[in-house]
Amino acid sequence: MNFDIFADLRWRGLIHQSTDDAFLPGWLMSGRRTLYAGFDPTADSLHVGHLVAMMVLRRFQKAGHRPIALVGGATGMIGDPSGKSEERNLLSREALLANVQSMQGQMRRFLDFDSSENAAIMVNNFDWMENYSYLDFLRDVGKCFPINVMLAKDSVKNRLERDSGISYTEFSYMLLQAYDFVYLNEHFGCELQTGGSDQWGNITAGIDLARRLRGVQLYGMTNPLLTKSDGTKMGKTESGAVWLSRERTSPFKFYQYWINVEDADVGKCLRYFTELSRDQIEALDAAVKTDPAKRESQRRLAEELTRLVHGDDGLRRAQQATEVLFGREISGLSDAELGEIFSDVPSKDLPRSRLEAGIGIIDALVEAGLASSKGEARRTVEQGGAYLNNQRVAGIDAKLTPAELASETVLVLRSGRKKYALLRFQA
RNA sequence: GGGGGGUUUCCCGAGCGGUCAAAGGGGUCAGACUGUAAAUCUGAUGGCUAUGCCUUCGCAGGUUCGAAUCCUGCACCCCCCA
Repeated sequence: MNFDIFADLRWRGLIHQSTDDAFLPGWLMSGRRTLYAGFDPTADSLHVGHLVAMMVLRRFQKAGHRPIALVGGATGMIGDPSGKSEERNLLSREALLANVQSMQGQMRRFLDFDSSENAAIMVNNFDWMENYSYLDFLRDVGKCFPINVMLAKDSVKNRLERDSGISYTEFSYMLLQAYDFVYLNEHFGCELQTGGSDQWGNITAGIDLARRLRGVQLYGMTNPLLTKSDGTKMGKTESGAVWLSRERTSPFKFYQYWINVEDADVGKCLRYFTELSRDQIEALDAAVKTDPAKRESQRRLAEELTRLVHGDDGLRRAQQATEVLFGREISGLSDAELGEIFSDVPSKDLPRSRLEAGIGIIDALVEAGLASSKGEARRTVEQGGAYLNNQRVAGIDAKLTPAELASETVLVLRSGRKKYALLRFQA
């Protein structure tokens, strides 16, 4: 417990606000503490936005503390108004249950639930809220919440200023989260709650409730929200969020996302998301300055994170796919290998007889969906933007025949820098 | 209620009887350069069975050998005066 976790987090830029900057460092070094962070099951997978909170829990565990990962089966039924501009749709019970389960599965990658010393704990607040009667809850918990205090919280205030307003349901959200903290304190001795900076209001609500209800002092700490140097949200691509589940975001895409992080953001990402030491990170920062083209930082970041989220195997495949995609000619591979590398890529099945008869490159591009008209396909080829198995197509008269197959049945077409499509020729 | 202006290809915006698939800019796409980056430069940007054909300039009619361009009606938008 002689590791100063608070100082480490501060150096990493992970502390946005805490209830007591002066007290917490010593408190954390003087004994094993139990802390928690909550995750609402709004989807069947965690995404990059959850990564900061997840890594914070992981760091605490590695520093010897005991983390509790709370999945909000109950709070997820209500909807957290924090940081949201509009009322959300309620999810069905079945959807929530499924989401809780798959999110819990992903958390096992970040936390150690089997350690003898300080095993992490997984809880679902549905378990203690399900049978808590409305009347009892209002009498026990509601009584401790002055409306004027609730109205002053940013999450509520922002919504009241909008036309859409806020429903009583979402307005009540903070009571549930506040009670979670009290419950975890009573049952697991949890004394610290962490979360994104938008959670501050909910965290302090829990601290207040604990004081009023039980006369105990709890603590809170928030992490900055993850933004890029241009002010936009990190973890978003044109096609949506970057997810941790391989079904939603393949290991290859996940790896690529980090490889493509801007120079201006990569240092922050290394601090937030990796467990590299301060020396290592500062050496990488220096490398970004002296030799940006090498992108050592991005490579290291992508490697560390892909390994953590998708394992050694996922990392290997992502790297292999990267090599193939950004390498030279694609040939002599098997259908299975290609299918794996190009798992995200759209494909189209065509009868093999057509290939045997020879398909014009123009038709092939249109069939594969890489061009919306023949005119566009022709233009692409004439400008040198069309590739067959990663080799530039020479002219619009090019014909595809079985000799061009990259594997048993597949041809790899590409338009421009990175738009790929597969054509499959089954018998 | 009266007067005036507008509606153009993804967007903005020129065109005001033939040489208009329609200037220019933006966006987008591709190429060069590069770090799978940014910036920059270059090219492309309605469709097709393609030295030609078809569809497109608010909608519907009309004049003309020929209309995005002229006329009539309709719809919508904007401005000014009441």
